[in-house]
Amino acid sequence: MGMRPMFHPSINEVTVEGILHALSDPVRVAIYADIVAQECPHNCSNFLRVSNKAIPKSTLSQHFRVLREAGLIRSERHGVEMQNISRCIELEQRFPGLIRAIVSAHTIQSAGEAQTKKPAPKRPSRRATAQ
Amino acid sequence: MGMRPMFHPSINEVTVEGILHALSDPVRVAIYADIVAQECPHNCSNFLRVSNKAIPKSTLSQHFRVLREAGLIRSERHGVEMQNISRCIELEQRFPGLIRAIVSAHTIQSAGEAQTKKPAPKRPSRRATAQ
DNA sequence: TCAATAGTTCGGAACTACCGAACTATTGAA
DNA sequence: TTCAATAGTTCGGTAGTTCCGAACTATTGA
Repeated sequence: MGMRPMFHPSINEVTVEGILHALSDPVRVAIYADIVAQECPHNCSNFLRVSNKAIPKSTLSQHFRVLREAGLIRSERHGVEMQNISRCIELEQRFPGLIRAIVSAHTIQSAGEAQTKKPAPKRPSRRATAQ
Repeated sequence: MGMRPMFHPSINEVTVEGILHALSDPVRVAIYADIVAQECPHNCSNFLRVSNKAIPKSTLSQHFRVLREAGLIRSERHGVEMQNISRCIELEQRFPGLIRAIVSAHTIQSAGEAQTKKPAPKRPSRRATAQ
């Protein structure tokens, strides 16, 4: 059983439902936000290193596949590792404002969570940074 | 067993994941788009009449519950029927632009589907197609 | 009190997601 | 060329979720 070729939907096959489902998982939306922010080359190993979460690599591989098949990212093998890039320019054409709004909402929520998780600071800074 | 009281999350308990999950179902996003558009009083029976889809009422009841518990709608009993209203003003405060972008994307997609008149580009199940 | 209407809950079948183990694929060194 | 290391994929079983018919609760108006 060899590896099946990767499936990338064409932009007009992409559905809102598919996008929302893909980003309705906390791990996937975190991966995707990282990819959109383009802070580093994006692949499974890198995500594990950056996020310091302990997610099994089989699960992570599935998460990347869901993002890919929803039309959110494009994956290419480069040597032994994968390079995942966002398809946000195409997506912006098809569904204007959607990706931006979701990523922005995720940032807002992460900022709020970071504040409540940490032991209450004497002086809560009003410019809370994500993560 | 009696009916349990309805749960409505407070606005700051609402999560992006919850919203995206709730709206990642084609029936639920259609219901919600109708509620936001405020074309008529919104409840299970009305949705069935308007959408002329044949969805079991138990399923429909669950869909309304998912929307409610994600913080998207507020449900109130009025006599024998339910009145469901959108919580989009609160949501706009918490996640600016999110609801608008999703509903707009849904509208764009529906328009495209109506033109091509294809049933629904449902994502094929991985298990079924692969191997 | 009762029939009609509107929606909820229950339970089991169908579906989906998660994760360890075994696998494929590529590279660079011996 | 062979082999070990690295990166990611696929398989299979189980845990969790969703769907829907049947039975239920709740409200109204006759």
